[in-house]
Amino acid sequence: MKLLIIEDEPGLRETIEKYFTEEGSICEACDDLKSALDKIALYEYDCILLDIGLPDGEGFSVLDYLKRHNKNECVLIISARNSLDDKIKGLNIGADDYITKPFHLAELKARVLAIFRRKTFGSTNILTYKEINIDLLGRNVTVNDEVMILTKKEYDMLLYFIANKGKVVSKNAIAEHLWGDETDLLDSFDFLYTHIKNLRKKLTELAGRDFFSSIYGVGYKFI
Amino acid sequence: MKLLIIEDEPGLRETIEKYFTEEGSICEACDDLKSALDKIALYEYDCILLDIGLPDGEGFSVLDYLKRHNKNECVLIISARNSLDDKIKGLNIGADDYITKPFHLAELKARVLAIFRRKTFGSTNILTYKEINIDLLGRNVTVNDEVMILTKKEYDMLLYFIANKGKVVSKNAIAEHLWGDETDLLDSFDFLYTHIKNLRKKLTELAGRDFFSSIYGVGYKFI
DNA sequence: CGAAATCTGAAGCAATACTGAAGATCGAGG
DNA sequence: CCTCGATCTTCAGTATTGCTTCAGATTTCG
Repeated sequence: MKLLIIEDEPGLRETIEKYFTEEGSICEACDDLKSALDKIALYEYDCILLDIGLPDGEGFSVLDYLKRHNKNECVLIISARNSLDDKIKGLNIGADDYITKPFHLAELKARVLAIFRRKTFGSTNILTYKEINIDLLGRNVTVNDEVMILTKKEYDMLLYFIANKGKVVSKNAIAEHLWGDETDLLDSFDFLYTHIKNLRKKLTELAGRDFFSSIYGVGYKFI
Repeated sequence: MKLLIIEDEPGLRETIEKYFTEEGSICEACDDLKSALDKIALYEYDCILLDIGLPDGEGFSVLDYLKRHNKNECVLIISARNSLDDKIKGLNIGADDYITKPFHLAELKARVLAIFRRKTFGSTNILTYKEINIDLLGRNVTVNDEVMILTKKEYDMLLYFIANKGKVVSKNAIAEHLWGDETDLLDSFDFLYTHIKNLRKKLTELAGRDFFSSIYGVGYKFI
């Protein structure tokens, strides 16, 4: 899961970042509106954690921007204000959920997972694709009812492929989703090849068929 | 077990808190409605002990809040009034049990345990999982009919794992459940490793197999 | 056929998990 | 109030696992 944290208070920002990184997500963070909009224009995120009160403007403009550009990223608003107005405004403009400071990290995580799930896979916690079954809450994956043990990268990769099933996904898109924005200057996809190979092997062993079709010069299609 | 005690009478509040803390539970307490609602919004509890008569409002609003937010925490109402009306109202709104002042701490404990059990494991006092047998009232644990002596932390941990059997639970989730809310900024899971190790060893010695499967980078699964 | 892209297995390195023992803390009993 | 034992936590050393890199094999496409 790839997150963007927009929060100007350094302590809170780092706490959130550290927590989600430990939980296995890719985090990027920024502390003002301008750099937030820059990032959103360039990259895709699974969920954006948005503080409303920012030094250079109202966080609502992020929602505006997403709407105008037809991006449908999940947005969770973080706000110090407990005002009903802000809440209604945020949800009307397109935020998916709302949490008020101070909050508990576990609750934040639960909310992020919930809205991401809702937007990506529908309202269920059980995700099924052909012979693959994923319990998103329990993080359990079975193929033909046999348990498949996956590493963090493999699990994230599988979710990404299932979310984009049938579509051709470029290697750049995969790399950016799984490793964040430090992959810009990359000159080799060796690490990606290795992870694909490992996931492919585990899936093939249990399903008896290859879920991946490689598109030469572009990327992969999950079928 | 993690409890929230909402009681404005300081003497009673501290007595209850002290008693349950000594019994090995994690307790948090507050003395008015406002701070109670704050806490409930932020944290998760196994059981909430709720006094109805509070300085800044009726305790029933706590039940309302839980209902509106789809939280299914156990609630035990403590009340000085012996009125049937209050009792009916409380249970209708979603409380799990009711106790009238004055009461014996042992009875309070029994009721708390009972409703927690009912909600978590069903109606029985004997909890069985594979070769493990737990008498929740007597706090006795046997494995293959042999008694297993556990410390408080180990016992709580075992219950938590059995409540989440088969699911992957993250280290953060375990830490939060067993140590409360000061674990956010934690930079090491050493203490968790140690407790897992000890519980694992005791279980393995009696059962002859390992109940824990470690998920590298994530947490554990109890099987 | 040849060049570029992809795949594969093995190796080094970094991160994470496990272990035993020592130090700190807590609670029961004198 | 003090002592002692049990429990909890910390720590340092070791083991394990996963991530990345790399070199060579294989495939694809012009």
